[in-house]
Amino acid sequence: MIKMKLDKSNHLDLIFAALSDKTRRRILMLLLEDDMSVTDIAEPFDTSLAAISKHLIVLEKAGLISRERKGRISWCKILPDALRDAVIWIESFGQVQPFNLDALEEFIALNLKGNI
Amino acid sequence: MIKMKLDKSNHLDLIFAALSDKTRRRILMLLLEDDMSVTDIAEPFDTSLAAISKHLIVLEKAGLISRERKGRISWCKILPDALRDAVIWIESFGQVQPFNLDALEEFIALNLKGNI
DNA sequence: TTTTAATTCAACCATGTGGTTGAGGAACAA
DNA sequence: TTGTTCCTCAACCACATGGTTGAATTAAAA
Repeated sequence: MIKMKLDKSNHLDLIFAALSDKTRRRILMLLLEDDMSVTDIAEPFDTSLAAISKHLIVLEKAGLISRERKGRISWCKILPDALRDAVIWIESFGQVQPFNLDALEEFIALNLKGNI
Repeated sequence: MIKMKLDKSNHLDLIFAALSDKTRRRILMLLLEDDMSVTDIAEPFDTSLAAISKHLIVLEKAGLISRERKGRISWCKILPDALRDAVIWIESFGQVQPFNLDALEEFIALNLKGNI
């Protein structure tokens, strides 16, 4: 179990820092589909397993995923309220756009091509 | 003028990295009130002017603020769509659950054909 | 038991980051 | 002209980050 979130501000640091890396964003997208083992997560990436393992630790410390060890396998899953604090901060910023179909469509197109 | 945003993914890197620092988040909040000079922005902080100046450069490169030099004074302001890409990413993340990704794609496909 | 597989740890490297101080360059004030 | 103010740049420092490889740990398989 990870010790965290003494301080909200520091938690925001961790969330945004975790999201600032393309590999970690891709990992989160993968985990949207299903819970996965570390090896499976690493499969589509061109980096070492150790590097992916470190990314997962960053994501866990930011409270975005949890890891549960079952036997040899460490199952990773997205936490339900992962982005909650980030969303609250961004909303408090007051610039949140209403639901934007064009942007979303573009996003999904890129995402499906693996560009995000 | 800053050269940027060749690549959306890299832009997200810059935005989230910019937001991952508490000082920079505070600066953004300050700028929500009004456009400000660098010296005025630095006033409430306990760090050097040079450090604040560097933070502003980070925010500018991330496309979150603009700086316009008028005489000696560099006026900083928040860009209107500053957090747009971040919001899109986060919103999509929240909505594109496994079950609803297909539906969303279908919706967009229909929309592209003018059926909605 | 021996081997193989899944994951992490340790040590290392190159680079980035946030901070400092001090030296300027421009623009305004006296 | 001579200061003075606003800001940036350059050099430096300590530390974090993302990557590597190789060893160690743990659990399953043979």
